Amino acid sequence: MDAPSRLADRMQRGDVFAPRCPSREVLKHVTSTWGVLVLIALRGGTLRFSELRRKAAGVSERMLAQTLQQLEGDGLLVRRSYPVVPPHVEYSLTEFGQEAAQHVEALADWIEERLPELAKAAEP
Amino acid sequence: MDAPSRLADRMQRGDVFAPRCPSREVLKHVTSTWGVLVLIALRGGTLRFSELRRKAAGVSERMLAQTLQQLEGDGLLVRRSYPVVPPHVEYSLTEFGQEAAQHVEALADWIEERLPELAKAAEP
DNA sequence: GTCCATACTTACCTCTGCGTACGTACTTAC
DNA sequence: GTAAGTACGTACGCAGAGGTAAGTATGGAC
Repeated sequence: MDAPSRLADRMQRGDVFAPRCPSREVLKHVTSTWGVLVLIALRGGTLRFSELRRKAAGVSERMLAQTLQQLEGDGLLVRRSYPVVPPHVEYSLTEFGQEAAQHVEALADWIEERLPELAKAAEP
Repeated sequence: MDAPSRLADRMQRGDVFAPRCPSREVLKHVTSTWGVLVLIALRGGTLRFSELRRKAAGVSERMLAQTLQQLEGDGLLVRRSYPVVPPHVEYSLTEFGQEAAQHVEALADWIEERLPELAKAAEP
């Protein structure tokens, strides 16, 4: 539970409790406001940029592009661009992305379901 | 074409895709950098402030206090303070907190396990 | 010709996440 | 007397999150 004593151990498995562990970076991307929504939205299948933008209501183009690049950099989604006249780009989850999205959606679902009870318990 | 009675149904469950939904607030707290670590740390049982601080390496006192207050406000953990000479405060998860922490830990665990594969797939 | 849609990028500006440093009130240890 | 541990609160400041507006290239609708 404490700081890993061996360098080799750290390379084998991540440790979110360790400040320098790259797993914190991935976790940051996956649990970011827009990262969560993008992952869940893409669980339904491939989507285009503008479709994602409409689905994750409230996201700006800037943040959506940045979020997509981060998740692509983490190997969680793939970008397919077709060189056609009106730009056409498709985003879909990799196998890793599917697994991550599953966990993220489970959490989001739980919050959505429990929200009324939480709100009631939190402010009496 | 208005159905005010149906609106109440919408209030029953959260929707993270809706910008104004309070579930986004809870999600923000739960998935924040320190929120994640606190929830996971407290799955092992009750902990004191300084114990949490040591466990979640890298957190500042300021951020830990703020994170704890947010999670308490969401009804995910309870704070018990004993009026003794050196301050003694205990934090533990509520039932809701246990459930939330379970999902969060599942996600963190997944990232920790897949990290080497992700890193390999992400930088060719 | 003008407007719109697509998938971005860049410049600019605001807001807040977060660390640092210090203060508090008290006790124990040196 | 000084330091340290406990559980915070507060003031300061930087860096990054994140919104808005504009630009790019191109074809179709009007």
